Order: sequence, then structure tokens, then C-alpha cells
Amino acid sequence: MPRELAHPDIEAVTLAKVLSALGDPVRLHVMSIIADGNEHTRKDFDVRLAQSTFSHHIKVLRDAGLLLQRMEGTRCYVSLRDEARDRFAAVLDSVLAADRAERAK
Amino acid sequence: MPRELAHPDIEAVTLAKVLSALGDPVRLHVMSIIADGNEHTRKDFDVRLAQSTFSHHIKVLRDAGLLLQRMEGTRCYVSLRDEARDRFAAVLDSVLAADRAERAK
DNA sequence: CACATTAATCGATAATCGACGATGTTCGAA
DNA sequence: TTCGAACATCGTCGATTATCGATTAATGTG
Repeated sequence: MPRELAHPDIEAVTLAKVLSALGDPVRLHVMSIIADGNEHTRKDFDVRLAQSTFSHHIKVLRDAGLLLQRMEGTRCYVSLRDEARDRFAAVLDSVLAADRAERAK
Repeated sequence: MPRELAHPDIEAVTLAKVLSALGDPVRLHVMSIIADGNEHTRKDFDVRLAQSTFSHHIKVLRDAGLLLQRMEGTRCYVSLRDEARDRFAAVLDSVLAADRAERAK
């Protein structure tokens, strides 16, 4: 596979795109994990989906500019994309807080 | 048509549903208009879509618990739903602010 | 080198979504 | 009472999305 994954220009990302990407339970879960700013591998997300399906969700977040994906050997590390945090700080913070609140219920 | 439109129980609304509903330019525009807390009629939203398509978007927002729809005679008034504002205050505020910022660009 | 691991991508399928025109209902006006 | 305006809903369409299994690529490991 291409060792370089395509990440969109953050300026080209629209708010609607971001919200649409966040509007899915699986992807919200991924965001809640990478919200700590660290890199994570697949094992950190225990979703019971086919591997290819999970890859798809990661790609949606990546295409929305929210997630940074780095390949190292056969491993894949994902983390919150800094430019996204800068550009959508308030939205991401409030969404992640609401997600925690909902999960805690 | 039924003079009473169905509005979901606000407790049954999930964050993912809300974000998914907000993840569309037309619906973001509607939200930005009703954010003032007042009631609005169709003429306040100048979208160049078929009437039925606009109705569809209104219904999506209504089903996400975000919008209150009141019929009076042949007119339809829509406004921000108070329970949604209470439950998702931070998310709505940040999203609407980001929308304004994006539009102002 | 052969083989297992990790994960993107491809191809298929089913479900959902955005858009539209047509229809039906309610109401106000002539 | 008949007409028109306003708007929800229905049926349909093409496009997108979610899911999966299979394939492929890269890299470890025996």
C-alpha cells in the first residue's frame, strides 16, 4: 500500500464535512480516543467491525481533516490532526465533552 | 396534513444524530437563522430548492430534536427547540460560531 | 526464503440520503 | 363554495454510504 496516505488541505475542509464525519457513533468513539493527543494503533479501538470497515471510518475522518495517519512498517498510527484542533477547537471540545457526557449516562 | 407534527423525545436524541443532522450546508443555514430564538417562516430562508426538498431538511432537523415546528393556518413557523438548546448548548454555540466564521471568510 | 501480520484498497451489495414532482390537506380569500 | 396558497408527505431517481470478503502491499519473523 502507499506508504503516504492523502491528507486534505485543512483550508479545503468545510464545517458541514466535519460535522458529517463526526455524526457516526464509531467515528465519535475514535475521536474520543485520539482526543488525548497521542498516537494510537488499532488495538486501542475495540470495535467489532470488519477490518476493512474500520479502515473506511478512519478514512472518512482523515478526509474530513480530523485525523492524522502515519504508517510505520506494517503498523498504522492515528492521532488527532493539529490543524483540525486549531481550526475547529471549540467545536471539537464541545462535541467530545458531549460525547463523554452521553457515554457516562 | 396533520396539524400536529411529530417531535421526538429529546432524551432519545443522540449526539451522533444531532451532528449528522447538522452536517449539511442547507441545514446549517437553517440553524443559523433560527439561532436567534425567534420563529421564522419559509421566506426567511432563501434556498433555491424545491419546496418538498426544503420540507425534507426541516424534517431532518425536527427528527434530530433541534427544531420546533408549529403550524398556524396554512403557515408553518419554525424555531430552535428549547430542550435542544439546553441539552446541546455548547455544541450548538460552537457550531453556529464556526458557521458564521466560515461564511464570513 | 517462506510465512504470518498489519492494514489499505477493490468490488459487491444493501441501505440511506438528497433531490424532485405529484398529491393531498388545511386554511384564507374571492 | 370554489379557488389558490402553504406546506407535509409519498414515490421515485440517482448518488452516496456502510458493510463485508477478497486481494494486495509492505514488513516482520521463523
